[in-house]
Amino acid sequence: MSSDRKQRTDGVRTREAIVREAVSLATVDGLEGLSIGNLAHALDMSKSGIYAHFGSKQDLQLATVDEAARIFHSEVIEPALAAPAGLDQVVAVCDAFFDHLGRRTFPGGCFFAGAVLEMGTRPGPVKEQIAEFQTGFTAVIRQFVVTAIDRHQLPDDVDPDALAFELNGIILATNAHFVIHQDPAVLEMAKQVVRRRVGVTTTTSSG
Amino acid sequence: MSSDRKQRTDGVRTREAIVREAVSLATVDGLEGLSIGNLAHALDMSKSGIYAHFGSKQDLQLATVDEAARIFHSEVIEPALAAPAGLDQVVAVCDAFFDHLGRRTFPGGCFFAGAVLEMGTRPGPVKEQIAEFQTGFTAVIRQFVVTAIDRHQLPDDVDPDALAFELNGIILATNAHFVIHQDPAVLEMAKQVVRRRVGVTTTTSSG
DNA sequence: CCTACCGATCGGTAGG
DNA sequence: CCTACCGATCGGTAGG
Repeated sequence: MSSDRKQRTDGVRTREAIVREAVSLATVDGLEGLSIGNLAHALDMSKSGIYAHFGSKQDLQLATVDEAARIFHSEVIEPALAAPAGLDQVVAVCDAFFDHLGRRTFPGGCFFAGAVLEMGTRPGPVKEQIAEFQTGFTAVIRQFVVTAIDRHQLPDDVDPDALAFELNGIILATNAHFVIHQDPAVLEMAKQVVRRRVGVTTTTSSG
Repeated sequence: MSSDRKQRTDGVRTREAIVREAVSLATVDGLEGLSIGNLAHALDMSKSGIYAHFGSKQDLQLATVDEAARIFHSEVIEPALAAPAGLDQVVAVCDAFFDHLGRRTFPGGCFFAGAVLEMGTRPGPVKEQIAEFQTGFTAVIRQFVVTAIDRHQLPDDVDPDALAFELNGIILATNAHFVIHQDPAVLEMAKQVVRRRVGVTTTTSSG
């Protein structure tokens, strides 16, 4: 009974360890470049140890994207939701993303920025999952903008889709610059660019 | 004599054909995922036919990045330089990029947007070449902005680095959206976002 | 530019 | 979770 639970728990832990390592490796080698052999070696186990938890590479990829989404949610979305509703959340979601980069959660920067470009030309369930995440993240930013307009913290004539698009652009430009130049200064610069863009004059608070 | 020149010309042509196909394949499979065997098959030749022109995969990657830069220059930078100096060039370089996407030059969208994220964690000459391109492109946009400020087409207090950064962000967000959603409508939307951002009220002219 | 080959690694399976 | 194995493909070389 307790041994049965212990086994289940260990199995779950191993699965979690696999999927976490897979997310990290995928930001370096890509979701296609991620190999079962490499992953097994990094975890000090055999390839069939991986196949005991995932039936195929695509299954592993789907679980990897799922885990990456979970991490993104807890490191970027949740901190933003903790801020006061309205313009504060617009700024907070960008700041949280920049902090996510700055703490070097993954060696290759934002998991999804890379995954979108890598899987865009590869139709299938993995691409669909990534596209859904992308749509969802843009929708979150857009909703923050809409609330800020409702509360008259942004002008009435602001186009929420356009501003969400621009903020997503600042996020992507920051990620690209950070990944290729390994330059933490861009994170502070990006925070100020966001503030100027939405008309906030407060100085940077974190990072 | 003429046969000697013909041979040299054919060799050059084959090399150009290889490198062009390599750029296209690399926007789908990445610069690492690009394989000599795949490339040879796409060109109906043998692997050793590739090795007759490039000593190693890294040599091929360097030539591929070089060719991608050449194509980018002719499709994005040159059209912008043809526009009147100042704010027109700021808008023109963005428009030219969106047209570059719209005409589907490569299946995977912008070569460099993908290459930056893929090679960012892989130190070496290929990464350096990509980083230099990235720096150069940002510098071009920045110079267009500086000229626009000099000519009082943009306010004096505009930060050229910040605006160039934002415009690069709009470009990256457009590429990501276009690649994952295959949605040409985003190109028109992006053109209008750029115009609003720099205070131009003219309607879109191309695309 | 070709054929033929090298050792290494790929995703995946059999059998335990 | 393991060892041992499958056919296919990888980057690269020998010899022509």
